Amino acid sequence: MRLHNTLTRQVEELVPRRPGALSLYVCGPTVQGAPHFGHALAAIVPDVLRRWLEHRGYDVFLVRNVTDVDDKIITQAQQEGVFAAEVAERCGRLFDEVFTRLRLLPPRVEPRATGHVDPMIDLIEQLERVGAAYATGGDVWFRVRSFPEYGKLSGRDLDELRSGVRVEADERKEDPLDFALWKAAKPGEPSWRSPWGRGRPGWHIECSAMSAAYLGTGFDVHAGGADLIFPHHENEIAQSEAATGEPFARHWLHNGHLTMGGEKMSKSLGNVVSLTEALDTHGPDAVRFFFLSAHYRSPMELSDERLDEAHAGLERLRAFHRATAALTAEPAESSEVRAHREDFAAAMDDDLATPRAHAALFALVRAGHAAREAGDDGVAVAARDAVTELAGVLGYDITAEEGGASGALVGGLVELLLALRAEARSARDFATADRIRDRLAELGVTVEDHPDGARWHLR
RNA sequence: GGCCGCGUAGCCGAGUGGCUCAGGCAGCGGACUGCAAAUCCGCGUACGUGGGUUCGAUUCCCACCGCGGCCUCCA
Repeated sequence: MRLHNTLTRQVEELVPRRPGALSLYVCGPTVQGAPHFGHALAAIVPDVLRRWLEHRGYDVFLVRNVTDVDDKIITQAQQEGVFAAEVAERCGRLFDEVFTRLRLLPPRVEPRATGHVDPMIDLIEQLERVGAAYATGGDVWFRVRSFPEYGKLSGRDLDELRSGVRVEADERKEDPLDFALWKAAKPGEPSWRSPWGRGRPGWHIECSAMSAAYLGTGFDVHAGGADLIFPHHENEIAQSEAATGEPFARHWLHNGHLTMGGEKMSKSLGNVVSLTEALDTHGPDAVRFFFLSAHYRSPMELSDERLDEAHAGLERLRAFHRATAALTAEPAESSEVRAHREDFAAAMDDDLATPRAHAALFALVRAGHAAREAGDDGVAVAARDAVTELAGVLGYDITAEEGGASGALVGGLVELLLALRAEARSARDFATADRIRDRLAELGVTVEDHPDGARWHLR
């Protein structure tokens, strides 16, 4: 498949280090607060890549880290008067919960920074040995000018950066652009023993150390939000390549940003839509559908209207599944179904063009309905199977009904009411029939009458 | 200020130097229905502005306008 590579700014063939296997590192969240839509997008994009390649038969080794020590976590903990680890633990659980609801397949490894301090220290010592790092007191810094290729990912020029002035000069640093590899501990902060005294790792070093620990050097794809390109990923490259002398990640995958009200999403700008709330009202599939309805690299405007549209679009897929669920015919050969499957594959192979993949899904839905109405059940079943399978590749479960309350009891009660309604209808007592349907609608149960009886679904 | 990207019908969003045509949501008409819902059929002279290149540009080039992102340990 072809995938955009931030390093070259081009869509290029994804050639894994080992044929048939893909090593993928994702910059995971800093567990400092509640997960928001941005975290979800940054996790879903690599999830879709992974699902697509696994669908293609690849063995995907996905590593997604958890940053569980960092300034913001410490600040938050101090405000609450608890240990930083407690904040990280609690927020980590929130992320787990949301990621599970979003149907993210679990990573093969989910390393925590605090569990990998030793390899980080080793890496920093290696950087000292090659002259790329220097210690001042208890701090250790990366010497940016020792790495001539600095800026190659973000397309930045060192001199322009220097004139940018926005990096505040720090007396301890040789150069304002140098960044922290290790920070001396201040009183009350979590800290680890190190050759430079007690302290904690800088942010960037953890990804260099943990990706190397699980994927080695020169792994295939490194993913993250576009806002991580500079400085985070630039710094990772500098650290890793200065230490090993070998190329770091081969392919860089970055997703675009979410905006709200025309501006980049941020908690300070009064977030209208909460992620958990959206999951509650629209369901995980609709939220995923929203994310994948635009190309992953373009910025997306988030709003209730967009989520409603995504919900409606997904509902069309679900309705098709419902309409064909009872068909028992053997799937028939169909050149049309095959052509739409190929369109889907071509779209996914072309830099994860999920909007086009959606179009292929809708084409299958249309063909399937048409076949069903024409009595061509074999083709309808083939289309249904294709839609179900390919929707699954995008992470949608269109066979699952929404609204977790659809237990056996609810189902039984609805069936009972529908049986009574059927009696009323056959007695031409439409007032009663409509009352039942209207009351059910108020409760979120939609009733559809079909020649073979009534079907119902939630919401 | 530097770097990057974007402006496509009511909304979202693909795509292409000319070939009938993305797709979705919303809307309108028809079919079906007791009425609906779901579904099917049909329906929209879209490509920010001004130049240029070209036989021909929404697509390439230039300028302009508008919008966004990064340049701060933000996904």
